[in-house]
Amino acid sequence: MSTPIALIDCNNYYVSCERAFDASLVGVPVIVLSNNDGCAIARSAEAKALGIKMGDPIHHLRDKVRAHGIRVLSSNYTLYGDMQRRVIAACEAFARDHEIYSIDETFLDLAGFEDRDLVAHARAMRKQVQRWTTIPTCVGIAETKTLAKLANAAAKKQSCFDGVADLRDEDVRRDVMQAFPVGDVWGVGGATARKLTDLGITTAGMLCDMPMKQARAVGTVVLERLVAELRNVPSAAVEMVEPQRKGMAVTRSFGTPVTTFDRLMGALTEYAMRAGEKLRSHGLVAARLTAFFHTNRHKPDRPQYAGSRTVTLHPMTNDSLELIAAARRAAERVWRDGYAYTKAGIMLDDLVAADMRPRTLFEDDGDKRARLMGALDEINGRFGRWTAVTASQGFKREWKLRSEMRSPSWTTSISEVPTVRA
DNA sequence: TCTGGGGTCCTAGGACCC
DNA sequence: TCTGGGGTCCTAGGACCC
Repeated sequence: MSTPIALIDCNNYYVSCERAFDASLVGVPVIVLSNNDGCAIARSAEAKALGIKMGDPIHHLRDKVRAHGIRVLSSNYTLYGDMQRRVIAACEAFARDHEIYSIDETFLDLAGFEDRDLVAHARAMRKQVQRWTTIPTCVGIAETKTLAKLANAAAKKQSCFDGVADLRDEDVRRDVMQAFPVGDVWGVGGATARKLTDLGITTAGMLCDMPMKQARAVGTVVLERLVAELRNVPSAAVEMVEPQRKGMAVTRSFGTPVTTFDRLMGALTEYAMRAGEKLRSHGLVAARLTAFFHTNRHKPDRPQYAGSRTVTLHPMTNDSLELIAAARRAAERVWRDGYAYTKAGIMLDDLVAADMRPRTLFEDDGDKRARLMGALDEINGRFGRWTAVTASQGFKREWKLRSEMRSPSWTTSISEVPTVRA
C-alpha cells in the first residue's frame, strides 16, 4: 500500500486573504482583479452565485457590479504570498513533508500518519489553519496526486464531505469518479475533453477504465500517466526538494499603449531589473534572454505586430545591467515604428546555479558587479522596490500597470499595518 | 476606453553530422 | 517506380496548470 497524500486547497484564496483584514468584505460578493485590473481572477462564493466566471473581463461586469454592490479589488500579491507562509506553517505539524503546488494549494506527504483516522487528522489541520489565518480550506486525501486533486474538488463541491474527502477506499473512489465530469479532472483541458467526449468518455470513472494504449494515442504519455493515477498507481511523488527551475519570465501589459522605442526600453529595463532580482534571489544565472512586445491581440482590426528576439548571454549572468543591455540588443533588432504596443516582457532560459556556471577564459573579475547588485537588492528590499533604479529606467513609468483598488500591505509594510483601537 | 502573469511538459520538424 | 539511416540538438508550438 502506498503512502497517503493530502492536498490542502484554500477556498477563494485571494478573497479570503482580503477578508482576513477587512471584515466589511465578509458575506458580500467580492472579486479580485488580475494585474492591470483587467479581469476577475478570484471570486467569493456570493460572486460565483451571481454567475461571474473566472477570467471575466471587468468591463463586461460593470452592470452586475453596480446592480449587486459587488466589491472589486486589485490584486495584492505581497499580501497573498505572506499569508501563504502562514497557512503552510499551520500545516507543518500535520505532515511529514510538503510540496507547494501553487499559491493556494499544497500537497502533504502523510507517511507516518497512516495509523490515524486521517479524516479527523485533516479536520484538525483545517481548524488550525482557520485559527491562525482565518482562511477556509478543503482537503482531499488519496494515494496519488491526481486522486488527491479529485478528492479535493469533491470535498469542495459536495457538502456531504464537510470539507474533507478521503478516496483511499475503492468503492468510495468509484462512486465519486462516476459522478465527476471528465473535463474537471486535473490535466484534462478543453482540447482533450473534446476528444474524450467524442469517444463517449464523459466521466472520470470512464476515463479510469479507458485502455492505456488508447489513452496514449489520444493524449500521449501525459494522458497515459493520468489514467494510471486514476487507477491508484502513482506516477508522480510529492517532491521534497524544489526541482531546478528551467526558465523565468517578467511580463506585463501596459497601463497605456507604448508607441516609442524609448518608452518600450523604459519598461524592458524595469522588467530586466526585476528578472535580475529574481535570478539572484534563487542563486541562478541565465544563458539566454528573450525580449518580446506586441500589439493588442484582442483588436484584430487594428494594425498588428509582434516582435520577439532571443540573445545568448555569455558569460551566463544574473547581472541586471547585463540583462538590460541584452534586452536592448534584442529589442532593437525587431523594433518597428508605427504600432501601439500593449504588452512586453523578458524571458530567461537555460538557468543554472550561479556557482555551477561555466567560466569563460577571459572573464574579468565580476566581484565589483556582484557587490553592486547585492547593494541594489538590499536597498530595494529595505526601502521598497524601485527606490534605486538605473538612469535608463527613468522615473516616469507611464507604462506602468493599473492597480487602482489595491488593499494595503497589511502584513508586510510597517507603514500599512492595521490600527486597532480598544 | 477596457481582456493577467506566470510556469511545466511533450511533440514535431528542421538543421546538421557521420 | 525508386531518392540511406541513424543520431543529436534546437526551436516552435500545443496543451495544460493556477
